[in-house]
Amino acid sequence: MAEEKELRYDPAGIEPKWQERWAADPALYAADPTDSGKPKYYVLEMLPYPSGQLHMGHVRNYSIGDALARHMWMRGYNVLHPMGWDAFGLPAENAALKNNTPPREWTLGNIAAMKRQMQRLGLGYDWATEIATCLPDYYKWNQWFFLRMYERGLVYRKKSKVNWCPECATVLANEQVIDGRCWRHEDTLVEQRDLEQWFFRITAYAQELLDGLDKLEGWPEKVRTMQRNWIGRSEGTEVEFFLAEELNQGIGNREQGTAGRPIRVFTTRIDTIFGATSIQLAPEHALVQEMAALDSGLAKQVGELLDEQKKAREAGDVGAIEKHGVPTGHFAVNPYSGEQIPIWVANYILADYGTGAIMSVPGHDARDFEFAQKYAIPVRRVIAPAEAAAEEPELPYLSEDGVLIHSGEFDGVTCHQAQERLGQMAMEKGIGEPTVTFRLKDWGVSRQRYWGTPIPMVHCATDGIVPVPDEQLPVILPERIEITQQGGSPLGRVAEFVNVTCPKCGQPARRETDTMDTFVDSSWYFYRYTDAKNAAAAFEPAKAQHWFPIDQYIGGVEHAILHLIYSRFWTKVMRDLGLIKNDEPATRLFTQGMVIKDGAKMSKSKGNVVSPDDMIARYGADATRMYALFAAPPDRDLEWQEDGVAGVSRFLGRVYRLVMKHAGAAREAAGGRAVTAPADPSLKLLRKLHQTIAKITHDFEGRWHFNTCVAAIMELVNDMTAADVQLASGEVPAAVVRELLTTLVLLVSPFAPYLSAELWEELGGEGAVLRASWPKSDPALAKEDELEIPVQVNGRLVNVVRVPAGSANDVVQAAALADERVRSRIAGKTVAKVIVVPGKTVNLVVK
RNA sequence: GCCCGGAUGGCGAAACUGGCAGACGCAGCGGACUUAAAAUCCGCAGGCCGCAAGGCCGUGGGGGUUCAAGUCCCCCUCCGGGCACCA
Repeated sequence: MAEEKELRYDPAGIEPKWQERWAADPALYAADPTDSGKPKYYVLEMLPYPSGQLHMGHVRNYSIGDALARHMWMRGYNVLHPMGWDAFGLPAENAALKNNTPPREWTLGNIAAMKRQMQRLGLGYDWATEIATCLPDYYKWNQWFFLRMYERGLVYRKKSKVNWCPECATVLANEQVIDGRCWRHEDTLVEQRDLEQWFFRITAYAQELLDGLDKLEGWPEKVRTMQRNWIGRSEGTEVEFFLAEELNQGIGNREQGTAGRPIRVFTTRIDTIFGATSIQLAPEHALVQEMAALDSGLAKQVGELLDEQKKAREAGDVGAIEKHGVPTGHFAVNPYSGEQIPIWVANYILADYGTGAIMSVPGHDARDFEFAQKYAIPVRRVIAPAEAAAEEPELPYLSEDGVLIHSGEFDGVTCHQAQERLGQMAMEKGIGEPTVTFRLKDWGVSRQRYWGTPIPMVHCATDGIVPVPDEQLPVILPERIEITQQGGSPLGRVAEFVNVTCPKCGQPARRETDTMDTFVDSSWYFYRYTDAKNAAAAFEPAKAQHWFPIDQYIGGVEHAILHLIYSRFWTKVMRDLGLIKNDEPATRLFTQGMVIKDGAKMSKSKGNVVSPDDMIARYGADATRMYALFAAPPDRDLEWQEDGVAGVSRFLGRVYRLVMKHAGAAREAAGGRAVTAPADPSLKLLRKLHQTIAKITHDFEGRWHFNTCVAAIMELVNDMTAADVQLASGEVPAAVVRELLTTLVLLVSPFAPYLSAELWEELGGEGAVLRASWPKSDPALAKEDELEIPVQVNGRLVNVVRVPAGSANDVVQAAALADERVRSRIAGKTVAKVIVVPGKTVNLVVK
């Protein structure tokens, strides 16, 4: 007899073999047609930027998504699980400068490399729907959408102060500026420049973007809160003060002769208007500019205030700016009281929020209070607590649950009533109205860079701005181009690109040379997956309608604002264009935690990067993926420990050997299982098996604690290994062995697809394991017939008693009282009370 | 300053609605197999005291509710993230 061959788990042998087979069978991971009759499930991981190398964050992200996709396939869903490339962006231009490689070549090379890595990981993507945003068949539709939005007034051009990153040599959106620094260059301060730029009117959807958050119950509360803060809705009143004519030295009555000119302020506390003791204007306010033009001393001081604001913004510390202001020498009239108050210019007033002007109420606003203290501006109390207190509350008194005092005819009115009445009055007098202000600004999308979607517009001397007609799309990004970092958009130096004829008049004209922010690309890419090869449209509405909304979207929380707010906006625009019916792109969003090493986020500068290729080479893709799911719950940060990967690899080896050893018996098993005696080891194993099925199934339905799923499978395997002799001897019938092994393989398959494919075949399973049905837990089998009940005395554990499952309380109580150790513990004392929690515990309260 | 998370063995973590704290794994220790090692298998393992039986302590700190608290309530500390003169 031949010696038993030693079984070694060899992922390097197993994995490439299956990788080849899967590559040869593109239908395996492809979605069925929309009329397949199966329920649809769209699971999506955020598409990567093709840097050239997957990092562990990607591995984690995709391992989560792939496990879910595989599970849903096995549950019988028609699963769409696509992947693509967010392929425009500055790194390609930097690489071009550095290596003298054209951005396109560099990008496509990176895509090929990363795709190989993904395939090596065994990720089940439908590569037939792959997209790369840098290719004309994709970005053509960016241009098409741009034109549709232009027609609807959702795209406009304006000159304004914009964020400029000197390192990127381009403009940034507000969302791309973090603490005054560039989102890609943490060390680079963003400058403010005046530039003519294209904007998307995202503010037109501000209210809807806000309201929609309430309905996104499948999104993390954290993300919803961040978006709410970003949108920053604020209800208040705009109201006009007036320049006091007799004191305004010519400014006030220049236009209107008698009445002073209005100064419009925005306030959320119109009820405190009788407490306003100054007006504060932003240094950039038009009236300030006008005043400064007449007063060189003031002009100089205003210039200083502007500098301070700029410095604070650049330091990323606008909130900590030391308040500083200058009186203008002019006065304003309070429209309600007729009182004259001084007009100041202050560095803490923002020009681009509200009206750039406030009424300063130091008695009831912390900032105004601080300012008034510094400059000895009067502080007046105009709100009192509703309930008269022994002492007056300290100022500034910020509560809105009070009543007005020293406010003329409004004395005694509550704050909330006063807000309504004063707002109403402003409207009647034509000096203002209740308004809503948002923090959200329009999305500046112009980039003075090369590697992006050309903006489909032409500048004509005669006709002004003229959209490129649809039939001329795509406006192709020229390929041969010299990349430099200065001197405006590189496209401006490509004559054959720039010089066009005006689509309207046919005269020579100049093509727009800015490109679109790459966040445009990722705002709608997931719709393209539903119809990726469509040459006539971005997608066929019927297809998008079938798949949308995305059932589960998975990605990093760093996109909570940028990508996730832009794509919500885009979805609403597409809905209003009649292309889709859904209001939101994704029903459920999951944000996974970061992968860290030695307590810090992996980064080249910290030298703590772990390469996925390295892990795969050493332990295999299955072990790498499974470790990424096992080491921590998916929503928490994960500390990468290589020893842990080795442990998972060892575990997979145990699974391999266990199944291989008993596969022969399992294959030959005929008929169903018959389990009788309670002492039967089969029964114990089947119980554990069905408990494990129930646990894992439940987790896939929403809890997603894949770390404990893997632990549960480990427990099951431990039990099966411990019963190795019974499995081998026939004491456990072959039919049971077969059920145990095949089910084990099915349970493992979402986490370790290569190994399970191999073992599934070994067990003689039909077709791909992915096409097998997810196992069902049999509650009768899973049920314990005996329970261990801890017995406490005065809340302290004394012993554990075994009782049949479902025992009546008095039976459990009797068992507890009969226990030797319990009896010795309560000897000589009186049992005052017995608490029996069915199936859980017994607590004896003794005195 | 405001809003979210989080803090449990040497380490990653578990404990779904209050009911045996530390499952599962890593590292460690002991054993089997081996000439030896690797691999594998079996066992031990929160801390302190004890030969043991057993006892005491223990989920960042302090108070509270409860028969019973990692879990609920109040106060505080530290760590991570987000927002921040937004009037």
